[in-house]
Amino acid sequence: MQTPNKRFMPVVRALVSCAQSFERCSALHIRELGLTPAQFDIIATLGNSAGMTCKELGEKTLITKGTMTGVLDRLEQKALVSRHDSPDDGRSWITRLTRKGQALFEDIFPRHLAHLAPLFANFSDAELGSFHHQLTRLRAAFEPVIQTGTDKTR
Amino acid sequence: MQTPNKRFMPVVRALVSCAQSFERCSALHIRELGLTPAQFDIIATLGNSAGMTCKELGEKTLITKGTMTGVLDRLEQKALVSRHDSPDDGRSWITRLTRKGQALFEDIFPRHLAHLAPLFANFSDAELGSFHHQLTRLRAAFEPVIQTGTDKTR
DNA sequence: AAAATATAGTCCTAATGCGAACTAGTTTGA
DNA sequence: TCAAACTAGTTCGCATTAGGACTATATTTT
Repeated sequence: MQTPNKRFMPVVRALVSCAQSFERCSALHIRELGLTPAQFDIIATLGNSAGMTCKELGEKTLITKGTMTGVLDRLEQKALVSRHDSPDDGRSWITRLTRKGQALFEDIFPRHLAHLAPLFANFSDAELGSFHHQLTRLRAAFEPVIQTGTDKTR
Repeated sequence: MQTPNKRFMPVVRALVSCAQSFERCSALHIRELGLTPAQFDIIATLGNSAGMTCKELGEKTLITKGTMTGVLDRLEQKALVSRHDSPDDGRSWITRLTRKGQALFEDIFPRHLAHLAPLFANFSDAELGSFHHQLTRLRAAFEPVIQTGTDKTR
């Protein structure tokens, strides 16, 4: 097979490396706060909401449904979330923050934002805007490939 | 605590989502080729090299050393890599592709590039360049935070 | 309405992933 | 030179992670 054009490789490396560095920055702080990244993701998503199904949570957090069960189980053990029957659909649950979970959210979420904000201090709003545009555009290019994968399962 | 400035959040979401979509695109194809993403990462890194220590591999692939042992173990089981004593350092090994591993690399790597290349077809070289610049700049902003974390362990 | 199909969640397996503790070999500094 | 401080890799514990099989419930088709 001919060697294909490799011009995109630096961007790929930079993208993966940048995202991973961010995750590490974020995760380090979150673990100090006593949660795992996945658990924080759920708490942050449920905060300020009236509750969501497992599926909705999966769409917002990018956590796969197979993983979701375990994450929610552990959050339920910690009494941070609770599962309730869905009035509409006998197959699904509505997961909500408990009072304790809500309190944790209100405590932790702003602190985590405050931890991250300084990292973007050197980027102007315009730069962030153009950056956002490029990221969104590239992501859109990936979408068809992902959707093709037999089962979106999410 | 006051609500901190949230202007960076859309970019964060886009970054994480874009990177994750890429990983999925890439992983889907790699698994079809019979490897896990981490295993492919190692094979691709060792390809065209004379071998590396565990530490070097960790730096290039962003795989943590704790994880590295297991990944290399499984690659060794598949006879794709082999470990050799380091002449310089009694603590470390040099990991190399076996002949079988080298053959796999030469077969798979170009095919994977060919799979990814079309996704970037709509981006000009100039756009990729500016994109790369922004990603690198943002990553640099994360670096100090990560280094502070007790042990780089990588 | 019965059958076929699709969906929500759960459970399973194999492989990461991270941090921390541990072993063994290296380098430093008094 | 010899103890203190470092470093490379391994191992362990816990929590994801993807993907696929499975159950129960919904929706669609006929």
